Amino acid sequence: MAELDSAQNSLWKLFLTVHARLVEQVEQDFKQAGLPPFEWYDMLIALKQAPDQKLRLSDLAEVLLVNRTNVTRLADRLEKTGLIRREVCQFDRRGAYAVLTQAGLEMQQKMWTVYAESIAQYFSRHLTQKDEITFTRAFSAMLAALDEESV
Amino acid sequence: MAELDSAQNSLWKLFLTVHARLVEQVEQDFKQAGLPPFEWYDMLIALKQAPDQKLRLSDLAEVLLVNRTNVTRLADRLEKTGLIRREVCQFDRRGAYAVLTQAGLEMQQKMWTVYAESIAQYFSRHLTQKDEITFTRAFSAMLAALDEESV
DNA sequence: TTGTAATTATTGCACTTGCAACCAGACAGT
DNA sequence: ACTGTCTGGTTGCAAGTGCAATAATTACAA
Repeated sequence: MAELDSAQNSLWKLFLTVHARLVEQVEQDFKQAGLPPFEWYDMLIALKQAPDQKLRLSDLAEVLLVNRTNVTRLADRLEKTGLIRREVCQFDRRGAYAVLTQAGLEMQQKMWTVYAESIAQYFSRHLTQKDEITFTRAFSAMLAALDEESV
Repeated sequence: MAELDSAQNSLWKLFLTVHARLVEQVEQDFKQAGLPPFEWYDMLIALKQAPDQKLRLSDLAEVLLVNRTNVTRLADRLEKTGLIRREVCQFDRRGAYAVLTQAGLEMQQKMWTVYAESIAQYFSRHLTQKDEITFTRAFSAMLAALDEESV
């Protein structure tokens, strides 16, 4: 039974606040540039980095931290605008791939120019190299603990 | 025009991932304990800490980082279950207060026992005191920069 | 004072989300 | 092959979200 002092509680609140404000700001930057919302980028970049630029929907769900239902819907939206297309899976005929299209690749690049600038300006600019090490270590420890627990 | 190297990009992704996983976990803990969702706690604690346990809806929106529309709806839900009640504002007859009820106070306390344990276990446990100082400084700088910009 | 602008809260609408139910295909044991 | 179970993806439904429009009140300036 861990204890929680008031400084730790404040830091947790600060963490939530910073996340909310940063994400809000990034979303506004996308919108202002006439670009699609946040989550679209995640799917595009995940596909871009995958072999053959394609991934099973269930794998996408895991990577994007979104449940299957919403991956289906997100894929619907990107497919409707031509940024990805679906492809049946040979090895498992239940399954579907999402495949990055040329238009999808171009959209990813366009979004990245906006996104990179936002991340740098709102987030990275305020971190020294030492900070980055501290953050990485602490965040990794949190994730590792969550993963162990669920085993 | 700030530059963004790949380590910084990874850290940003890590930041988003950690936030998503932690919030997901906290929400599950609430649900498993048969308690209302996350956002309800924020409103309850905000009211508890306010003078006379009441706040204008617009002030709540600012504190909770939620737009006015959704504060109205969130207040609807808490009012329907008796955790808050609305009160007309004397000084500005357009306005409404949200007032914490006795049931609301008790709910806040019940949720806190679960919440405090979750924060400690998933978040604070992985931070040394030095980490806490680093986090606080960096996060505060990010917020300050956002606030300055909008002036 | 009077008219215009700004502010507070709410509502209608379109869209997104999560849960549970569902279907088709895979898989394992008999 | 036959049966029951599991898995991948989709869909219906109920609920939550953001945007734009609205009504009521206040603030202010000519």
